[in-house]
Amino acid sequence: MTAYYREHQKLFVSVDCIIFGFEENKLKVLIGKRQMNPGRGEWSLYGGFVAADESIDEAANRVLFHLTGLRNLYMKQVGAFGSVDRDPGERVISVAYYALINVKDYDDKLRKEHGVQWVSINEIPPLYSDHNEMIMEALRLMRQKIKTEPISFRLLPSLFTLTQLQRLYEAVNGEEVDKRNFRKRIKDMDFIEKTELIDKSSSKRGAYLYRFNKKAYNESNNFKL
Amino acid sequence: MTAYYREHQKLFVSVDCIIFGFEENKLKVLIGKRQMNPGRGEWSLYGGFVAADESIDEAANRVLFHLTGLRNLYMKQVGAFGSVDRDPGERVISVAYYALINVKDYDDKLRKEHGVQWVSINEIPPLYSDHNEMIMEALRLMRQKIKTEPISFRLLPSLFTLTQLQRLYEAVNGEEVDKRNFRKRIKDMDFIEKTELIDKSSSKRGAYLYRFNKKAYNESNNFKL
DNA sequence: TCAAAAGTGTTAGATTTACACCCATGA
DNA sequence: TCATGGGTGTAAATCTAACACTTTTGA
Repeated sequence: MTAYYREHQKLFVSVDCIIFGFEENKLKVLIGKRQMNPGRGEWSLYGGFVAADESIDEAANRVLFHLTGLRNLYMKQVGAFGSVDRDPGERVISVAYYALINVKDYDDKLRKEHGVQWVSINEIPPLYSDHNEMIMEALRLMRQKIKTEPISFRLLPSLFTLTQLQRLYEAVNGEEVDKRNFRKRIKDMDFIEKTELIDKSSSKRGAYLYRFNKKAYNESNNFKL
Repeated sequence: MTAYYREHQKLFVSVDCIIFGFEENKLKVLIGKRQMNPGRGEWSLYGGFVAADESIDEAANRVLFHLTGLRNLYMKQVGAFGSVDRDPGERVISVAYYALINVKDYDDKLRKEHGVQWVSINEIPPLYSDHNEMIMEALRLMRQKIKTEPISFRLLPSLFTLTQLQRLYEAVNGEEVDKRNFRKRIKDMDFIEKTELIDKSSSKRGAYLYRFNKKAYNESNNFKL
């Protein structure tokens, strides 16, 4: 270590994950009761410390995998949270990440083992430390992103109906949209492909199932919602 | 320290500042040659370590003040950069911030003492570590922000001409805009006030000077450019 | 047969873009 | 007097938002 570093102090660095899911036409996040001190029993995001031999992105992926058993989730950094007293135990800088998962990909048994649950973003209780702020900021960023990038499909099964997709947008943005205008915009995006399959789970008549064609997207690339 | 923390490692945490200024109709950033190892002599952003008794925002403000002698600069976090080997000397997590200053507020003597200079964002040389990435991300965020919040005035003197303001937008976004359309939009924003003062420094005829009325903005609040 | 969700076009209004000439002044 | 930057309005095109009825089918 050169003299340059020697005089400075090291700090704990952690990651906290805001995991978004779409269920019952609501946008939800995974939270659980803290099982350790400080803050045992308080509602909290799921997180972990960053080790010296891993990048913060790797740490976030490791924590996400540990919690969900899923890899290659869509994940974006929210930012670093660094008030001096944000953690009541020690000085800890935390880097928040948000991730998107299709709720059905998440093994419910594993979820319960970790003691986390899906809570609607409109019903988030007061959380440990600055975790409420983290969620609000993650939501702001995700809302922004979902307008210009095709990330919504990460929250849905690979086959979905247009009503499901619309409900997802409504849940994310917290406001209803006009069905005809919505479907018009979808039609303009050739990479949202209609299949011949029909889903009858939510209506008698049944609705066509659509799929996101990533290859077609990469070529035509004009997402806008 | 509870058992919970004991098993984890601490890391160095630093801040790096992307300081934007507007000069010669160009958007510029402050960079300098590193005066310490590792990386002595390489072009670099200005930064510093985060101490245990200050928040990362405070650290960024301290570093900004040290470099510029200015307080209450507009400042936003860009994000945390945390590859394992991003710093060739030690494991260092760095949190990048961008700040906006009016170049004329910055004492040129002080600038030279710190050995930093204004470089156009189109002419940034290869920088130390991941600093080029930091600038690109800061620029992306700043471009986004300037569309919906009145931060452009932080880059200009308190009195400015509409041509100056237009050139600033053009420099930030890297594309020219139509003069009449630009001025039409400005007229819609009542908080950009025309004064009776005239600036003759860039034309014989002279141009009216305008000012941003923060109070009027806070009341009417409908910025859009 | 009827309740419930799926599916489908048109129009008015708002917003955005393109575009060209006169003005005032100092050199 | 002329070169330079300052200042101004209109019209076409595009985009956005509002709006209502028919279809299908299982219960």
